[in-house]
Amino acid sequence: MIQEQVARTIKQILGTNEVTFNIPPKREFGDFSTAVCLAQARVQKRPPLEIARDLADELSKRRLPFIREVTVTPPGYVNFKIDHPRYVGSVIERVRRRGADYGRANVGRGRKVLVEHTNVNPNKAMHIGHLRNAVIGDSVVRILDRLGYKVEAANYIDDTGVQVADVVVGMLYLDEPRYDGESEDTSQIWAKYDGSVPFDYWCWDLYARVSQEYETNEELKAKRAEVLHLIEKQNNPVARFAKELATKIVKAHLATVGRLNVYYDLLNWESDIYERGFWKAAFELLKQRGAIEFETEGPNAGCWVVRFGRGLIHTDEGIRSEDKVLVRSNGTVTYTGKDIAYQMWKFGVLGRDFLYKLWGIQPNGKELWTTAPDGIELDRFGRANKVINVIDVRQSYTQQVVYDCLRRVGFVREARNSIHLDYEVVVLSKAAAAELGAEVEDDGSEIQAMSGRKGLGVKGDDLINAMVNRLRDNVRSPENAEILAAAAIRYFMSRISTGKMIVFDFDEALRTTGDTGVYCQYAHARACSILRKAGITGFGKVRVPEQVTLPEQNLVKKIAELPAVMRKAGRELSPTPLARYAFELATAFTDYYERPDPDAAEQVPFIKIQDPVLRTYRLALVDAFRQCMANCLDALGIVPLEEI
RNA sequence: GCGCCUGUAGCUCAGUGGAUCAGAGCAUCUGACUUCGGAUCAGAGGGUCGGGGGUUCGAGUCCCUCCAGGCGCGCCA
Repeated sequence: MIQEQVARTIKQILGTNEVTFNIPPKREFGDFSTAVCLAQARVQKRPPLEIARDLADELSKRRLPFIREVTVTPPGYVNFKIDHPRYVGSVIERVRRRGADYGRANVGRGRKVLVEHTNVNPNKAMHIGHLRNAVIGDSVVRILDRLGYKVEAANYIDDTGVQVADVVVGMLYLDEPRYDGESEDTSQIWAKYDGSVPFDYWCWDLYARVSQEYETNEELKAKRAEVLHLIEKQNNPVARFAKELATKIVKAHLATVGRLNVYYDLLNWESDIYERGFWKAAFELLKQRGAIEFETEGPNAGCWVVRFGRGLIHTDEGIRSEDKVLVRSNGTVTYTGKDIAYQMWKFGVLGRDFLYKLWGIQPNGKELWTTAPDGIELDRFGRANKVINVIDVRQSYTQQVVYDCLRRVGFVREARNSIHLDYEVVVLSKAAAAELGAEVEDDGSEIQAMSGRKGLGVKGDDLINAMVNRLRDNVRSPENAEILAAAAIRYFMSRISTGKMIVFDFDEALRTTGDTGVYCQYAHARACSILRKAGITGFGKVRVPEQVTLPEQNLVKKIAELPAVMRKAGRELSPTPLARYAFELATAFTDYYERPDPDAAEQVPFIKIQDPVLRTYRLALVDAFRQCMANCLDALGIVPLEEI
């Protein structure tokens, strides 16, 4: 913030809009510097050194807060020396004053953002790829909330797709006793689940078995189409069975991500999108605005399509049209078509709405609502200014089609405010896949995609359980093990930027030393412990000594960065900068803890310092760190532990 | 065929066109302390930032090109 103030002033003086800072090679030059005059030389057509001298003079006259001295070094750098005692005092004071709000800002000005994430098919247990989605999505929700946006977290439930149908087929028809095709009583079917493993785990195996069986069993495959049709038709025993199954799985999913401190405001069911006639409304709009055409010839004859690209193209699999089919020749709507309608709803421009029901109260104390056929009308959901869809990168093309269709219908602003937050997938190494018992093809590739159909993947709960097991013996309570495991996994998923594929490795994921969530929690708990042992309940006036040591300077500088890092995370829609920052902050604190005064003959523990002024000051700095770290972890969806 | 993403130390990854911007962790090796919490800390070795060209006073960062790997371009969802 000290640099931001300087940047503002320089922008004013020079009339530039870009001022960046860096650290000088020698400490004598100053605490930070800028090369803005080198760039200015080109614009002003004057020697950079001359510009720098004028700028330094002007800056000295204006007496910037917390700047002790402004100097110039060739070929035109302007260096700043910080008035450390006053600066440290002000940072400590600011963090204490704002408390849990330190790091918050109001750049969003209350604008509403709908963030949709997780979106896992409700037919089997979540795997670690789904965990990555949930962690990124939930972190973005938290970051935008802290930046002053009104955020709505939605989780879309595709309860009418083939994936659910497949597991329904499995339960109804794979093993004896088989469903008679019409009975309302499905208790015998439900009795097939013996409770030996969690239901979502059981479905994981069942789904793999069904998929396998389809390859040879034509009769069963015929059941798939039949079941899918019944689910789409609604109001029949099979559809009700499917909904019950999906609901059970959704509960399992919510429990899994709940372990990682992930929560939502609304569950949006695909069945309700059909039920409420979303597509009909969107179809009318698309036709009215001429965004969609009925094809009478070519490969897409009989379909309603959106024109894309330049007609027929060559792909590896032959010639096909680049146009996107929204309504098939048999009259059914494609996934993309339905998605266009749904995207319009998110902005409140569809002219239709869901009905809503309270699902329950989540462990974080917040209400979770769901769409429901028998719900009530409410005007609080959707109607967003901006929509962020957290979906893996493989759906980039389809997402762009959806947004472009909004634009073609005339919702230009909505299309522009539609953001596909794409992230790379989590895959397994061939070795890891083999370890999980998969038949690994030797196709020259080092990686193996996870596959629900093959039952190949690492389940989310298995990863969390493995982490809990690793930590259990070194924590005070099972609850702490759970929180620490969540911290480790969220940090692991957050520190890698969204554009990078994660080739999953158990050893790397379960690491507890070095650059990990455990280290960050440890630093926080240590600070809490120090304050506890010092018997500090509150601080009065803190007097900062004339000589601020290097570790103190570094720690204070880091603490002061949180608001800027938060804004960066918001700009990039990524938890990565915050994860990085949490580790650097922890490192700066540990440095300070180990050697608060490197020049002193002996490092005296804070709580044993005799001089009450120095003791209070050092502990106040510990407290500022504690608050800053807690806020940072909280934004990452990690519950800060006061003891481990 | 077209489009998007990735390539930085043995491994996993950070890195706003600006000087210490060649960084962190893991792994390896050498050390520290009967602790304000050792899940820690100090130190060492380890680099053609995929290759080449360009723009610039200055490029890991921007542009072009090539190479390697991944993904996408369904009347699947």
